[in-house]
Amino acid sequence: MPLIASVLLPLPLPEAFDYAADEAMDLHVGDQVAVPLGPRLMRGVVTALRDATGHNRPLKAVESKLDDTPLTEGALAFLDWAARYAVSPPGDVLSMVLRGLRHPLPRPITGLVRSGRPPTKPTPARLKVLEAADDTPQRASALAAAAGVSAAVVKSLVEDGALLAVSLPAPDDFGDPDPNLPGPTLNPSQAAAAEVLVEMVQAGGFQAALLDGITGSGKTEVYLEAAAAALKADPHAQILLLLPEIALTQAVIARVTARFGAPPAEWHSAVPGPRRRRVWEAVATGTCRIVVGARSALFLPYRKLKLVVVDEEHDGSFKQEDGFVYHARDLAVARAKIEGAAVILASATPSLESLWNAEAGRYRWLRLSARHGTATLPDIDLVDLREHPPESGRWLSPVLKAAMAETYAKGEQTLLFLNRRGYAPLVLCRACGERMTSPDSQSWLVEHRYSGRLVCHLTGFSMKKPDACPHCGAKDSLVSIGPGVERLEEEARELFPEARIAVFSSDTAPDAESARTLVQAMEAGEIDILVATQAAAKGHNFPNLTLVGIVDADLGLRGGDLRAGERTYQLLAQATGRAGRADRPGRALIQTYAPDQAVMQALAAQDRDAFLNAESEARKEAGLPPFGRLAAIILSAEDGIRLETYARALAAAVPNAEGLEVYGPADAPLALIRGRRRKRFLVRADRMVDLQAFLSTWLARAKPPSWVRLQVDVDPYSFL
DNA sequence: ACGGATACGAAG
DNA sequence: TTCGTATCCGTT
Repeated sequence: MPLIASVLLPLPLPEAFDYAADEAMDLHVGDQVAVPLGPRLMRGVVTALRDATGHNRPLKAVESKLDDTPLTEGALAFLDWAARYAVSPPGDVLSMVLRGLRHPLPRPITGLVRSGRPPTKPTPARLKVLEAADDTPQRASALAAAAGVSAAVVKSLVEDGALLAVSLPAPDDFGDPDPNLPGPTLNPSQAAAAEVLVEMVQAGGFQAALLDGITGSGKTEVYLEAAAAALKADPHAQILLLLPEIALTQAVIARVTARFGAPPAEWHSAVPGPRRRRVWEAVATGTCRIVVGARSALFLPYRKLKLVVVDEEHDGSFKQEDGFVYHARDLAVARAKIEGAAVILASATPSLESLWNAEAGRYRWLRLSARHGTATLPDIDLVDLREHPPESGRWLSPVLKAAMAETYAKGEQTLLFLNRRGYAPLVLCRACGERMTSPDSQSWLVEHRYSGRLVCHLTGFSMKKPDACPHCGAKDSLVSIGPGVERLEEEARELFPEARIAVFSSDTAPDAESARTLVQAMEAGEIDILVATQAAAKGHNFPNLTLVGIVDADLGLRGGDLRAGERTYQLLAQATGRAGRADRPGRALIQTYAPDQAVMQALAAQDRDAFLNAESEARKEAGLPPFGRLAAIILSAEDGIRLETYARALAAAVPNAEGLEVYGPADAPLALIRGRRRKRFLVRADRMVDLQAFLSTWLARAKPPSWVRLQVDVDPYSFL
């Protein structure tokens, strides 16, 4: 019987394409197939099959069924949901799902065995090799080492025919985790939370929980108990642990390995291609049971996903901003729902969205109170910079300087936190007032003294710092305005010339290796004062750190971003939480010009809930997330005039709708990026409104011409 | 008139 | 994404 197969292709096409298929091919929904597209063959996935009788549109035929593992119904349903959610073509999502298959398989490992044939020239070195070889294949390098000869001898024996190359089976490195290994002893607070989570996982099916515990309360141990329960409950169950950034994966992998006696699979952009291919297949077949990864791990073809953990769920890095725009935390919840899995969102400073869900009872709300060990919370004080101003051109107030001196005298460590890389955020000409800006985005160039360059932090553009003003030509007239960590280091050195001072930012620690070196130096007490950006705010435990100084607490509040307050709270709570983790009491000083702000008061009182309640009220009042929804439409084109014309046309095409407002078009805050002009619309909708449907109808009424790039960002996080 | 570079839209 | 074709431009 002739069939029609709908085949989704990993391209931004509006829908799946139809192909003729023969029943003998035995196709099923989810199968991977090769189909002709234009002049070439392409991989696709069957999304539907129907009877072709009575249908006579000429169709090309499915070329062949591929033997790669088919996608499950859950994976397909998720794909569909994600596309609809992001108002993007489903093929874009499919291309993320299939990404892992685009890599070559790892090269087969060859081993060497004795062939039985004697060597033509039996030199002593060759005989030693043959003695070391036997019937179990060994790697050439191992053989050479065992015989104490060079690799060349081994190679010559292979050419000679005395040794035979055989391919070794790929090592089975997706070892089965053992959930019955004894877990760690949990404190009462952890045990109570673990009990709820275990019960939740055992119940099976979709359920969500917010694991809300302050820094150092031991969240990892708790969610690993839930993972153990999932593994125990079903011998095929798979678990995904999502982390906001690659740098955090190593630590979690070590914890998982220790807990279950087998390493989990690692998944992120830095994992080599062939390895990713192996992981993809092992996940698809179910051989691999635990994945630790960054946001793209969400698109792996799990066979039987039973638990998803989103660690540091508040972290903005979960939002993917380019290409297919999505928030991994929100998609994780959706995927869990579709797959019938449990989901745990863990954080010391949960997002307002998640807290709102927890408060409404949609998520189980588990609070871990006790800090691990004997550590106590730091004392936090606000320093009103209006009352205690630093000297001009300096950024440390007398109060903070005194505290630093005291700490240094006691032989304890200080962390100065300033979330700004480089030496100075602005360079201007004293003679003509010209500001050094980036040619492609018009934003300020940040001076970096270590490298002697001016750098655009948004686009990466950089140039050597000129000797004369490029505008008026005045010599030596460029002055550096404002502080960055490099300049703060300079100030600290002036104050404490004897102290050992280091800077921790993505410039001084660009990779995991150098970050570890810095962390170790800090742990070993080889640093007295660490000047750091947010690169150091996460996850490290410095036992001798007793003073944290927040140099410019107001920094994140400027710019009027929706989540500015929330983010500032999260970041500063995390930074101040670094102080006094061991048996020494810690202290944090927060320098601010606005000590009356709700964020600052809440930080000082260490009263998170008070802050969140205030923030929540304000958002509710304005109908902003989580009480309403937002979407951004970003248009960009090279020609500003033509862009303006299209933006007007799009504005004129806004459909009438209840409970929904469209703002714009306005120049996007970064109006110029890489030579392209940008405009944006912002849509605010009540929760009841079908935002995606509105966007689809709207955009269909004013199709963008080819020279305009249009990007839809549902639930935007960045407002640049 | 021609060739090369480039922009655009079609692919089932 | 990749490819073929239409179109533009500078050269011959």
